[in-house]
Amino acid sequence: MDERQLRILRELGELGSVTAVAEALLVTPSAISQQLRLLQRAIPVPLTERQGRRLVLTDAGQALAGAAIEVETALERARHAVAEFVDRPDGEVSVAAFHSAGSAFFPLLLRGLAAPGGPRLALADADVTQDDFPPLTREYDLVLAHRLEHTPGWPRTVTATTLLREPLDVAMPVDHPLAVKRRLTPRDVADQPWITAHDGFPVVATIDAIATAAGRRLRLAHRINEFAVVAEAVAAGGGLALMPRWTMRPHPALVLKPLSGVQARRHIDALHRPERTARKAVRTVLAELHRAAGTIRGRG
Amino acid sequence: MDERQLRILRELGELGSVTAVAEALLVTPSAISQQLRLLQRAIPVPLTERQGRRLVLTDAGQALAGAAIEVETALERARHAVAEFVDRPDGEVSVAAFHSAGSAFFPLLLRGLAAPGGPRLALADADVTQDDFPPLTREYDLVLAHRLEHTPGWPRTVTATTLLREPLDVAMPVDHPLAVKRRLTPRDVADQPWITAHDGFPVVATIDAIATAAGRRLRLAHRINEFAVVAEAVAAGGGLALMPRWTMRPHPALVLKPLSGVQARRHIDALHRPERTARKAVRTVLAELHRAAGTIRGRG
DNA sequence: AATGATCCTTTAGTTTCCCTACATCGATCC
DNA sequence: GGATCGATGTAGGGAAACTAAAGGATCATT
Repeated sequence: MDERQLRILRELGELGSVTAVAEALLVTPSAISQQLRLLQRAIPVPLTERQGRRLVLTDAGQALAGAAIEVETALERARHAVAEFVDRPDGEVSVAAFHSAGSAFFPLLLRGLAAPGGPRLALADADVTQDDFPPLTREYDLVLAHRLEHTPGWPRTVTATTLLREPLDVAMPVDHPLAVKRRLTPRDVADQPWITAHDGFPVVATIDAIATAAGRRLRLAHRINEFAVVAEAVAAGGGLALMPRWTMRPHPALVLKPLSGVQARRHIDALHRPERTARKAVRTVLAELHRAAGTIRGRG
Repeated sequence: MDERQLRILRELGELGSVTAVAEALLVTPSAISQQLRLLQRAIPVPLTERQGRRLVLTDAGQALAGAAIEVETALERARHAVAEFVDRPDGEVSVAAFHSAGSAFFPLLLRGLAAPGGPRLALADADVTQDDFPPLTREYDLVLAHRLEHTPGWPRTVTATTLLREPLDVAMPVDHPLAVKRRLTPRDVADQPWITAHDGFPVVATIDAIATAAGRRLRLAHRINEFAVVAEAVAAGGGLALMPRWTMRPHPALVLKPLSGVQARRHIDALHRPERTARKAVRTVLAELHRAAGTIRGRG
């Protein structure tokens, strides 16, 4: 007893003849007849009987045909199950972000998508080296990653859209001698001790660029990833540091000065596997991320 | 997307690896892999993904696997649908009977099966020639038919069980000259005018037997099928008639006298197609018919 | 009563589909 | 870094379902 045989039985009940079923299912009457015989072989009581030259269902056949409707209904529901899953506007969407993006984007996402009926957010922080951002798309629907402008970009396996192109400024205590200048050159800052991230993290490459532009090696005094910690270290006189202009909450004891002559700008990208945007809920969150990026850029 | 593929997807969700599914379904992992690929071909979003060297369901795959459970449930219900139909004790059972059997058996059936939860009766009268009883089993679950003892019996296509072997007596007015005798011989009645059924109806053959035993032709004055009408005709002096001893309500103006020397006995049989007794409700009614036959015999 | 049309079934042959066997590739373990 | 485990691809064989053609039964028509 399989789905096709039940389908045939049901159609026979509704259409009333083998020939009509055959036409409806686009096969020969012979095929219908054979399938009915196979179905009957599995059932100890007659499902069909001759009525003149037509074949009709017995009471037992009608009982089984009724059950066949449930089977077809369930199959139809299964066929639409994926589409429903895909089209749900209120599905759960997981978003991972490195720390500073999280602190800037997460509040805007939470407020922008607080309305009921919208996507339910599952937020997570994930501060990893640049190479480890793409694999995160296995676990999260959307991954906020950063990379420096003019770097190779992301592997083909993930789709990336740029949310923000954010300048990196030089952070220093408000009473630092360089704080009086409006802009800084690589030469201005080459003598200073630096606080930078661990190797493999995106911002490090800019430090190298400054060294190249100034023609000398920089002194890397401290290696701190977390910008909030970096800010405290800078405020305490531990050295200069590159800090994002928009995504960090301004520290009262620090000033940010733009840097000339070096590409000091990072991209904040949303990474995801291509198929993830098949879900409406994911697309909604992605759109909200772009809106949030506009807000962040505008208030900078 | 068919039942087997959905089954495989569901098992993959529960067992967590292609190999485990293959072992559970008693096929090779290659077969599972191929079926999953076929299923995936019909769905625009990934249903599975690699996790290390295992294969697991994506969220979309889990959504579809959930729908697969409904499909399997419906199929299982379908597999039991016929059995449930067959085992229902309260199904409708149709019973057809010739007139005198109906008047004797129907009241006993209705009283014996009045309890709720038992079979629902659909009774019908059907007075047909002997040859037309078997075809009635197409339309009715049980058919009460009659035939004379020592006649060929019913065709192989129907199952027959004898309910009653009922003597046929000679009916006459209470003031008839023959009414003084305890028993009658063929010779006693051969001179009398007779009231008999139309040709083709069972009782007619006994009339022939009487004629043969007496060595002369009988005078068939009237041809009346319905025993109630026959009784009135006999009471009015229209002639003698053969009448069943038990299944007719006694007429106040008639007496019944047994006949010697001739097999004057009819069988009241329950006919049905063999498969009909697969239904519990039909078996219940058949048993009740036998019980009713005992009652009728006992009060005779 | 005969003829033709309709409907179902049977048989034989072909096509399609699914599975096994075997090889390969990638991931994990020691 | 070899060994093992798990999944997948390919080729081939066998089962299952279909088509085509013929035959039998029923019904309508003349």
